[in-house]
Amino acid sequence: MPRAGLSTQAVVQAAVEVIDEHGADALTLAAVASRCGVAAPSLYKHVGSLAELKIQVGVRVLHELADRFAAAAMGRSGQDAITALMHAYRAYVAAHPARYAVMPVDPLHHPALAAAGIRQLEVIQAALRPWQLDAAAQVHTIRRLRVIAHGFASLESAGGFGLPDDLDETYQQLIDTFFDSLPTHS
Amino acid sequence: MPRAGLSTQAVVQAAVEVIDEHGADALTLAAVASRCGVAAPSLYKHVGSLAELKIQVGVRVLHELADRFAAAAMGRSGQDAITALMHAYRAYVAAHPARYAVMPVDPLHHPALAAAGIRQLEVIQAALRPWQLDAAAQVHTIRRLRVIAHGFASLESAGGFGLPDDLDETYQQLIDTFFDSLPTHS
DNA sequence: GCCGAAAAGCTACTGCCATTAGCCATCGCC
DNA sequence: GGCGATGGCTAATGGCAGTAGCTTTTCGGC
Repeated sequence: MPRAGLSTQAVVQAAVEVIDEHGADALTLAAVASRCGVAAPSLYKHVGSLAELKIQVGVRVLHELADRFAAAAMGRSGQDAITALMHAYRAYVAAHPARYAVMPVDPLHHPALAAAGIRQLEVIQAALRPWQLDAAAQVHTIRRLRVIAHGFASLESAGGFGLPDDLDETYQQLIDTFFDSLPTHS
Repeated sequence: MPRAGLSTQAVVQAAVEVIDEHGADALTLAAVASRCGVAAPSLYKHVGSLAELKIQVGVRVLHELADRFAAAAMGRSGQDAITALMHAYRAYVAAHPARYAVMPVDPLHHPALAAAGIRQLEVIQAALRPWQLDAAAQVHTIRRLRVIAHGFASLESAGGFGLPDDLDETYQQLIDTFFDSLPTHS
């Protein structure tokens, strides 16, 4: 009886692969166990429950997106940086549509997810710095960005747009009107 | 053994009530059967499967929202009509957050859902008529509206906004910037 | 190198769920 | 009043999450 040498992170990785290959609904302990070459109850040595595994997957996905954000913003500023963030968001969701379905939309309400959520927020706040918005305006501005990015990405990844034509153009229009809503910056 | 007198629509109604009371994840045939005062297998006389029931619930919810749309647009035109539609959308989702989680985002891709989806679309097209957009511009404009409404509503209903303050203001800003993106109409 | 404890597997089991099969009571119509 | 269609039932299957308790491996301390 050789040991499989699992770890919590290995189980999370297998879970992400299951999601990528068979969709978010196919994330079951049985499927993850099978992919790990292990019996289902053995997974409980590494994760507390299916619900906890889903949270861990959420953490992983949030961090991946935060990484893309950080990479996209690096070396850019102002309008250029925001545009890069928006495209990074859409590109991540397009590359991993099933992962987006398990990305929690309210990370700040869960302690295990908050850190990953805050990482994303900080990158956006930094990119908005040139506009010198006051606190209230900054809240509304980040919300508007989020609505646009999440709204578009969730519809696109779920096949919500009837025709797939010219989606780049639609997204660009949304980004353009977002900039129109901002005061001109220094 | 008196008869319960069920029907497909009664089962769908019970399913909606289960969703309203216990969330979208609690929609199970066992729960619906219990609410109908019937054993679970009896439901199969009225619905083909749980998956089919979910689609029927989707149809019901799409039609409810289309009704709200039609009511909101009635007697209004132009900017006034669009504003009313956007508020109707948000109000419906706020009143029935759990139903929104089961509302299909790609109704046009499923024959049973398409009719309900098209009803919504037609109301929006009518409201946009004063701007006399050409076909391509109309597609992008409706997509932008949908992104804003769905993005905001899905985040709000899922508790995605960290602080609940001033959400009216954020939504109004989104609507305002949408109008800024339109040409001035007759 | 050895030993003991912790860690990582396993099988067996429970309970919930969807779904199927097949039985029986009820209803509506003639 | 009888008969077929309809709507309900119980029993059973198979998949799933999760628990209990056992066995084997691993590894640090000696």
